Amino acid sequence: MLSDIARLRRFNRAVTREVGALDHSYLGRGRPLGAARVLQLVTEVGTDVARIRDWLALDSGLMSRLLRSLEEEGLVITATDPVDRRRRIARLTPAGAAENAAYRDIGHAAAEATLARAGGQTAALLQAMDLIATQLLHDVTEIAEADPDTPEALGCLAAYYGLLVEAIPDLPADKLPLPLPDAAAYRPPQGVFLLALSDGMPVGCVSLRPLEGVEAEVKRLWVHPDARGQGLARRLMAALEARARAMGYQRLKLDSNSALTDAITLYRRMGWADCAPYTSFPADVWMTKPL
Amino acid sequence: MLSDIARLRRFNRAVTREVGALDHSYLGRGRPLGAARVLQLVTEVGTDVARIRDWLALDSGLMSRLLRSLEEEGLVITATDPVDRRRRIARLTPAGAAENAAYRDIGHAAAEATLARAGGQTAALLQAMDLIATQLLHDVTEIAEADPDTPEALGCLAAYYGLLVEAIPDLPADKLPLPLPDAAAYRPPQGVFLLALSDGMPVGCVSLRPLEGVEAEVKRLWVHPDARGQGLARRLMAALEARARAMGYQRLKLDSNSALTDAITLYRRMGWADCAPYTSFPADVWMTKPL
DNA sequence: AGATTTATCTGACAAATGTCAGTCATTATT
DNA sequence: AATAATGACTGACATTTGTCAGATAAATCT
Repeated sequence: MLSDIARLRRFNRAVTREVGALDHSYLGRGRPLGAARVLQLVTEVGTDVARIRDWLALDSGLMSRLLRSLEEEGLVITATDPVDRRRRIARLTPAGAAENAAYRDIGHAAAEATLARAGGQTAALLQAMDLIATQLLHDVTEIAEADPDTPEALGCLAAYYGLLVEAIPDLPADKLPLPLPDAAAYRPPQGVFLLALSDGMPVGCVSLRPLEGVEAEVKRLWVHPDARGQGLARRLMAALEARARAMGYQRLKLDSNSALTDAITLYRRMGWADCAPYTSFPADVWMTKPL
Repeated sequence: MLSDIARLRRFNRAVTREVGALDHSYLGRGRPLGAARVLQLVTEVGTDVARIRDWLALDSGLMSRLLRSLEEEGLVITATDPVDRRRRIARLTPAGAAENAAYRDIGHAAAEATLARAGGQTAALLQAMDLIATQLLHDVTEIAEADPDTPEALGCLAAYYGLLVEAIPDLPADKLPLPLPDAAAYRPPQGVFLLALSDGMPVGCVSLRPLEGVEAEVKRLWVHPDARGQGLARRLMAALEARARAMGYQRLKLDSNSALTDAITLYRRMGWADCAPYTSFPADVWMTKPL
């Protein structure tokens, strides 16, 4: 009944109100909002100052002053980045970690209140929130290496298997092992497992394992349905190819199933060509690409 | 893979960033954000100052100053409310309307950019946004009278019919007339059509038409799926009963179908009792309530 | 009728935020 | 090796925002 834009703007009004209320609740700890926001982005292992400034879109002068005030409070320690000594890294002190936990509690309480309000619709609400967050954050989605046995990686693989089962009839269950029996093959130095992380949530994966000599195989490319249409599969493939090249491989191979049309179209577009079969059912498409 | 709370907080971070960017874009018109926000809530027909203050959760002093600065710019005119002369009403001048349109354009452009980013997922994104907005705004959902021939009312009826068709097999199409052939019966003074509005979006309806003498009939109670579980149906029914009472009716009746279990449970809880059949298929439940 | 409450306005501050130009050390480029 | 670019810091401001304590007028309650 409303236009698309009217619907989106109604959403904006609703979340502006919500975010405003949350911001206000952060003020109860005797610290201005700017400082509170910065503090919440500092971690115990240390966070790049430029990264924080970037995320919050702060002026470098203001950022500097906020950090100093946090330092004076004894909540953070800054040190120069050993890699690039122009940069600084902020790290939480124990007191800072405690303060940070207090903010986390405030946020958690607010989040719980929102979920409680949703009543029976919690699952639908969270699903909607995931979709929106994934869309809005797509420009900061990162690709990172991960171990194939981490919960994040396993979660991606489980979702990937779910898609396969849907797309390919009669898929035997032994083709879907979890965790991977050959996990070691996907770890450096011969292999790698890449995750796409959208503010910490895994929204895609792809992996590489060695074949013989200078050949390696691409396996298990998956992109979360919420993240489709953002070119994420291409980014994952490009990142994987770059790693493969750096590892010294000279040729990549992959097998797939003709039901997975989107994936195969992508491979073609990225310079993959059909090649001789080298695996069996459910594979019915085999491709290769020189590096 | 993430906990419910982690998912909600990720959503919060995503929209905080988005809202921040939008806010910042409003700054380009040489006016602080507070003033811009207030201006956008002033309408040409006039808006209650208290309402604006309430929505933005502003201090009364600050609100006063922002309004005065907008007045000095010649964008708004304030006048005392003739109904309650303590209150003030702010109204846009032509210049204010133009300025407001400029803000609307900025917002529209931002909205269009977001939608464009969603690519093929626009429909899913908007649906998710509607659900979230309806949940977050549920405490400000209003019940208002409307004409049964307005697009909003027709939209609700169409959605209601959709539910009926789903719930009741073999429902003949002539039971679902749109617009209502007897629309006049749902207009004051004998009848009424109530809409539930969540920041302008219709999320529920119910209507009343006269029967004989001091009896009236409740028809077409509908609540948007996104708004379920918030007690909205009860609010609509209570509001309708109050109107009926004010109109002088002494007894209400309604017919329903046993497939609509939630509705029937609600009627029972609100003091309705079964009564003799007075209509035919698809009705198979008849109830009445004295006022 | 008098007391109380409500909505708005005003003045006076304190604090937070936004913005600039300029310094310095370090890294990248030519 | 010289030059340019980068990231952080500092000082100096102007604005904006948040907060209080009255003041005023109108409405509501007793």
